[in-house]
Amino acid sequence: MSQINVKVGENSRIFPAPISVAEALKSVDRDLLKKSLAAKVNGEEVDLSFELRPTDEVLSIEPILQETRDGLEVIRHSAAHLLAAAVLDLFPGTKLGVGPALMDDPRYGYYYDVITPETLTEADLPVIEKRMRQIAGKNLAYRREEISRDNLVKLFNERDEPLKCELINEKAGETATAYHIDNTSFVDFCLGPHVPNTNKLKAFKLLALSGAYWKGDANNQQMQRIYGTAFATQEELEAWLKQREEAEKRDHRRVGKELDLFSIQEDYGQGMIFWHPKGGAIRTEMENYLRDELQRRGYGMVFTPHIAKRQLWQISGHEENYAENLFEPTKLPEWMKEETEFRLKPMNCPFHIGIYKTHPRSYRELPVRYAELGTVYRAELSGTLHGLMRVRGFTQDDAHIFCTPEQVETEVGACVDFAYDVFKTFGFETFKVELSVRGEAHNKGFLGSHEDWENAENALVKALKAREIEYERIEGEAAFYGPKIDIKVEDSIGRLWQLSTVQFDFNLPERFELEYIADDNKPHRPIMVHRALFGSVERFFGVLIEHYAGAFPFWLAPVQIAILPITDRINEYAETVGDELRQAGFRVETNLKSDKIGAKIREAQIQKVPFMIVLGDKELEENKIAVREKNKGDLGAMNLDEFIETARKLRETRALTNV
RNA sequence: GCCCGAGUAGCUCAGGGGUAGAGCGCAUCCUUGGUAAGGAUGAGGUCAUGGGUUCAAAUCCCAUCUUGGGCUCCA
Repeated sequence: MSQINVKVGENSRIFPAPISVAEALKSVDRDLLKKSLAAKVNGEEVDLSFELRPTDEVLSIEPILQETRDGLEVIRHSAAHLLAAAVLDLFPGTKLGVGPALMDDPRYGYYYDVITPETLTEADLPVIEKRMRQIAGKNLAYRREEISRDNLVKLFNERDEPLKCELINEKAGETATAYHIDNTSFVDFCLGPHVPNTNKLKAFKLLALSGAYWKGDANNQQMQRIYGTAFATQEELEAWLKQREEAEKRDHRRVGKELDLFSIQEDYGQGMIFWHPKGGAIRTEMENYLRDELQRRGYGMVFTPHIAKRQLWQISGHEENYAENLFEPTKLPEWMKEETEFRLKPMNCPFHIGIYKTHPRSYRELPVRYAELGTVYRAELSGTLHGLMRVRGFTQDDAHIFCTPEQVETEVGACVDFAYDVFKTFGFETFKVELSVRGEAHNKGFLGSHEDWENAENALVKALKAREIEYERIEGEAAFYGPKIDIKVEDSIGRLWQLSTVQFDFNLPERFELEYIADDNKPHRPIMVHRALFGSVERFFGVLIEHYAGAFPFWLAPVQIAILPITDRINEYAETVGDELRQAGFRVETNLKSDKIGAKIREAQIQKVPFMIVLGDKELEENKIAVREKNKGDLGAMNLDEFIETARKLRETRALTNV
């Protein structure tokens, strides 16, 4: 029994006990050990220093290589420890919170939450980072220690680390594990695994400083969070930083300003969007497209007010369940002596229900589909506001479908098809679908009968399966009033945006006592489905700006054609050509400045105008136009009619490129 | 809301206890130039707002407003 039977890949070896994972790997393949950061023994993650115990079974060892996702996680987690060690070193008396690796956040790779004696500022980040490099350069070992819970609590008590003690008491079993970085004063309560030595951390960077509540709860004390990232190699880090720069360049706030699309004005109110003519042109196209599609798909367009009696929001349950996002009630002026209170609408649903209820419904008229570009107002915390992405007033491309249980599956399917069609039109190709359901353990607090939930979930699943759409099922993530499908899209630089949602609602039909008369001549409760495709028109606009980096396809471009006369002898001809194009329904700008043609072209390029029409004496003489496409350059001279034909086709097909 | 930044010309930003700066944009004039920047001249700012320190504040301090990054993907 003092032997250990080990399997690494296809290689089996027998070693005399004791032996560490590292030694076992090394004897199989020396290079393999070099590339390994940790390992999995029979599936369990361990450090390379882990001592294998004699046992009858064969221990299968799978190294965690640095180029894998697991490897990256180890690197980042270890970098977080290194960060904490540096902070402790620089700022004695610092209290530590938690410091995990972040694997799914494109912005950051890890963080550590700390409370330092003096609050940190961004100027401290380079200092901390420098100290991290110094420590890493000393080739210090990450050392794991198994220790009883009580002793570990004692240890952290002595170090005056109350938050750590709290965590240990919450999470640890009888025995806990602690990690040290040798020759530093840093110890952490941590499961590991970690890199064997700081020399494995070659590419890391600190990125940002922010506030964070202990355990994410605003009732708890606020700590300072230091964000960083780390990669296996310097090249990867640099590539990532470059990609980050790219993303910054296409930030919708920056592009929105450069192209004069929209503004947010501090003097008028935070979180409210002003659409300038150029943004307005894009929005008009988006809406026209949507309205066409809604009409084709059997929706009725409705328009409803922005405020309603407060009582309505009591019936709907918004005051009860959505209170934190509601604006306070408002009233008529004092002198009118009318006490009725009103509220700005946070959602459109009650209004659509109002229309549904204006007369008795027969099963023969179902499904009823109401669509509205409904502007809603929500009280978002000022700190969460962000450009077009998070605002206080926005327009939903909202719709509500009232139908019978038999119709649900078809209706849900049609919504999903609709969403996919819309996204493809705007040039999105990759989607991620999430099905949020009640979940086994969460029967409490959810409205509606068990049967309703089953049926609803089945309808959602069937609709997805019929379309062979892969989806992720998320237990317990449903809204309290019903299950839902969320659709996320991936933009041109690989970021995911949650846009569409299709949600069942068991709550409102109940609260508003919705009915239809079925073929049994009895009243039944209709099923209600909420559905939004863009989600918010403002937000979708923001996503589009970033997706296209401001270079909108022809049908959406705020200025589709720039007319650039070479000399002012041609101005009149330029105006004529411009007018004809406007008559043909295109958005045209004529540049009559006394700039040279190169400068005019440059300006149009910067404004990302799809087509330029260059006009000189030659064109005037021959009654032609010289066309230049934004990406392809000079296309040569052609007749205006010819060009209009091409442009019409691009517009009508909503082509994504100007081929 | 809370933590840390930031707020100077239309935009991007430099400066910094003692006449307010640049580039781009804009205007005027010269130039009429053939596919990514022609030249000259000029206009534009209570340095976010309010208070304080000081002989003196855009600069330092405090408050307010606005804005940016964030606010448990678990030890």
